[in-house]
Amino acid sequence: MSNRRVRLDKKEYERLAAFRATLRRFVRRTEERARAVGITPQQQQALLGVMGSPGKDWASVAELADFLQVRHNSAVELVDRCEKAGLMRRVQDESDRRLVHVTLTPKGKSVLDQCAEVSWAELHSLGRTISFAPDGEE
Amino acid sequence: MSNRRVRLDKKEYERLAAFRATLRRFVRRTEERARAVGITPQQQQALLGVMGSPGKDWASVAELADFLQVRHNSAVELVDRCEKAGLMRRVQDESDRRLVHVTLTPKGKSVLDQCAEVSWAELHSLGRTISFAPDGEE
DNA sequence: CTCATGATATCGTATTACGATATAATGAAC
DNA sequence: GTTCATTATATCGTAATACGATATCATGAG
Repeated sequence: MSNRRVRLDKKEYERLAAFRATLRRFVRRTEERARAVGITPQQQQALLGVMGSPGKDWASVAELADFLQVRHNSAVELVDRCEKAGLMRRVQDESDRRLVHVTLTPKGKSVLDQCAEVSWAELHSLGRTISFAPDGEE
Repeated sequence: MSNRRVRLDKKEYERLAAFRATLRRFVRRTEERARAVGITPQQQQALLGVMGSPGKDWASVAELADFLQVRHNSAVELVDRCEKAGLMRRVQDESDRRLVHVTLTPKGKSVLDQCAEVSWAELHSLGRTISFAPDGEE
């Protein structure tokens, strides 16, 4: 479990590339599903960010930004577009009026459900297809 | 192993969101590393696509497009930018002059090495942190 | 009350992936 | 060996979007 940095050899690069390709193809499939139901991939992930907020049915703009790994203002703009598309609603927090509760509209929830409608087989195989174990790992 | 589609419940959404967040954070870390060595994330992945080409030290534009999951023309443009940055070179295939061998310059290889210089610990933990196993999976 | 901090919002800009289209080489068919 | 569909790469204008800089407004500490 040393922390020393290593230089990858050709074969390790090939494994790393294969790993990243698998990752990218998985993401691509979900993006295509999003477009198939009429929303952008970013909107789909924003919906997931709200629905996936632990123990709540809403998320703040800052939470969404963290989830999406984008700047606050980018999250604001994405929520704007989602609202305009009828997928989300903004509700002011009552105790802290700086805070915004971003929630899903029925349409937003419905669209997310359609996006997330994945076969059990695909969910099951995810853990196996998306993995990276260097040679010789115990 | 049925193929029927399912509707995710709240808790499953939370797990899916956590999974995607982990994925995104991992990608983000590598992107930051790319920027730290002076190239764009796309250029870094293009370099990896060439170096990771199985059994070869080059890749065609079409192979890169497939690896990156972008259109052919987008790959062309990315190779343009990589060439302009001195990271790659184009070499015509001798037997099929339509084909282009995209190869790394010494600088390109050096920069890729710097990007890929990851600790063994991080490589080891990848398989564990990036995984998604639904509840009750055997 | 003042002021630093935090949360969200606005706006102009730059990057980039894309569709449509073009150029050029290959190979098959006749 | 000429024609033509196919394949590989390239060009160009456009649209989407993430960003930095900046602004607005609420909160809480002192």
